[in-house]
Amino acid sequence: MSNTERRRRHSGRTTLADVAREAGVSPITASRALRGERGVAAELADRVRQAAESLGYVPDPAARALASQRSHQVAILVPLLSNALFVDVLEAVQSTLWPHGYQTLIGVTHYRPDEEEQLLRTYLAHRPAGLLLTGFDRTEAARRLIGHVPCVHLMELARAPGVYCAGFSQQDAGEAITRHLLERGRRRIAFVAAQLDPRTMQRAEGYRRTLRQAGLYDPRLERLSPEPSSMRLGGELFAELLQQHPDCDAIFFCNDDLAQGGLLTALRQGVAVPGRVAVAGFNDLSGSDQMLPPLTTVRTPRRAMGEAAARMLLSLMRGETPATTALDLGFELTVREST
Amino acid sequence: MSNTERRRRHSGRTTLADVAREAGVSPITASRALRGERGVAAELADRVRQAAESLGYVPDPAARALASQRSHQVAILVPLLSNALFVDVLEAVQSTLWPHGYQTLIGVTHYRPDEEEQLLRTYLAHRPAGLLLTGFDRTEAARRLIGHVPCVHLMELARAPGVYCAGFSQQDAGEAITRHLLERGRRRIAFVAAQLDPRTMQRAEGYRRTLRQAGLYDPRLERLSPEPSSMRLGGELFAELLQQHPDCDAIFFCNDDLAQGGLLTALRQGVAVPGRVAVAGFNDLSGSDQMLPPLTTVRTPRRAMGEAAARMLLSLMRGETPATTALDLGFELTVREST
DNA sequence: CTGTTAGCGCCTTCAG
DNA sequence: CTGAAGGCGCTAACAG
Repeated sequence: MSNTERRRRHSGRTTLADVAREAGVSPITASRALRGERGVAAELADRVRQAAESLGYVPDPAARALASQRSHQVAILVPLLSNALFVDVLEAVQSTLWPHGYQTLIGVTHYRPDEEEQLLRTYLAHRPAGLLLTGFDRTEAARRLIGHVPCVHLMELARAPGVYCAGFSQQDAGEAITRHLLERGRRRIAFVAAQLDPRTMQRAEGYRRTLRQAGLYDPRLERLSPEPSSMRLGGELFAELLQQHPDCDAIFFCNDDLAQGGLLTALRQGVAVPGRVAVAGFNDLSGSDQMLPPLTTVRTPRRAMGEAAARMLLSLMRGETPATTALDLGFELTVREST
Repeated sequence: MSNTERRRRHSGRTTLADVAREAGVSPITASRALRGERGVAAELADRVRQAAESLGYVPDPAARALASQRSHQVAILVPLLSNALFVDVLEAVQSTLWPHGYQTLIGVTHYRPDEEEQLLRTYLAHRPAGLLLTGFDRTEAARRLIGHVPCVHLMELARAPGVYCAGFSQQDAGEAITRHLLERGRRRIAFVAAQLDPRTMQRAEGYRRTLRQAGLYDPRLERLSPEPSSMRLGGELFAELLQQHPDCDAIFFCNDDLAQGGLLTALRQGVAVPGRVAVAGFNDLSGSDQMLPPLTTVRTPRRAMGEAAARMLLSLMRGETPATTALDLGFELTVREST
């Protein structure tokens, strides 16, 4: 038994070398052909592709990542999967990236910068081709970790140069809905929020700014709970608020699930909506159009953000410089009967 | 410039060799120490761990996967992320696997066997250490692809030997809720379903079996829609059913979102629940306890399934043989006021 | 445009 | 219990 024989560890998998042999070219030519690198004679490329096909060749991502120092994985970090918002963004991202041969590594941060940093550390070890992150608030360490990996931020708009993002102005959206309530003649407008993540607080800023301008801002009409958002919580805060402030005539909930809970509690307690109190939500989640009454809300461009961010990332990963660094996808006030 | 100099492609990353040098041992000893392989002197192992720590060493998963033919990734395929059910399962899986150093590759099949097969093909190229799949219905090709990769199936119970699964009997659950409606004195019990995936159809079987036994089965009281499940659809099917079968006195919806839509339509149309018609759902999703009236449903062991499946997979990946191949996590009838 | 050579970082195999 | 040698499969660098 020769020494080389003894040491073979071949895994049985079809390798590029097999394809190259079959096609009668060198491995590197096969590699170039299969990656679509230009500079391979069309005829050879065809032969290689056919050989690969007939042998059922599947490139080894690990070998590829090791040799080239880059993988075809894109890491995407979202706060939660229990908010339909992020699920829609994810779906759009995946269906945009998949046809280009990129897989996604989904990480859930639970709105915690330390978890995000940990995930980033782990995922960056895989040398992802790109990163998709939610928002801008993160640890300094996380920011350093990102380094020069192509990266697009979701859900917000930033002004910083060289920072790519696809989102919309949370503050403007908060302002739009507050303004709508004012236009409906409401004067004692409350704001109810949970989770209190940065985007929620930006909506709060839009709310405050608008009411201050109108001379109607009253901090006692804010209910900010750090708990996770839920229908139950929305119902509780609704009841509490109306009890403590019977003159409250409108409530802007920072998310539709809270608002839905509020509407159901209104039904349960016989509070007329919008007669006694108008109710507005945010995100236009599933079911909001089914409520009694149907919920006025802000339709956020979830799929558009996911797709735009993915496209931006694709061009960054190709080494191009996208025309815009901050893509504003806008939002749409969706007025229904609850206001 | 020497030949070796010229050819260096070093990535700048801290490697095992750096750690070994720092600790004054050979790379392989460092490797063994860091992987916790037994047979390394405690003192050396300590020195290695310290060196790794101080250098901020992070193992390269690609190199590791290439050399060892296995990664630390677990691929998990679920039908959808827009059903909270799967999100909860996922969360439980991730938090169980993470402490053991496994990352998850999440794939979404959209209930399509062909998409599942494609995802499997792609993810298996990454040599995942294990697989978590939803249910048992898949293409023959997919089954072959799985080969001998450690694999646990979620959501159902199988009888086949060597097939590992963590779930509960969908059919029994369908039976339990139907029986409950019978016990409440209902006789014209309808079944409303969407999506029509295998698990839904198993619940349908439980419903049919129970009603046949009671001599009350009437196929005209079944509404099976292939559309995706949603509150809107639930509302539509509710209205349609009551119009065509005014004598219908109970409805079993195959998922809570449909049932919630049904309840809201009942409110809108002034149909008394449970007076005129009792309504039951499935899965105990968020908000079902907030409905008017609160929804009777089946609480399914989502987190328990995720955790149990992950634990089972961990032992399979360690090369052990789990005591049970089919883990029945049960379910719980949650009776509220809608019945 | 194609091929040769060698190395990415780690781990398996064999030897001591 | 530790180490030396070399390969996993692919692609970068360089040469023709």
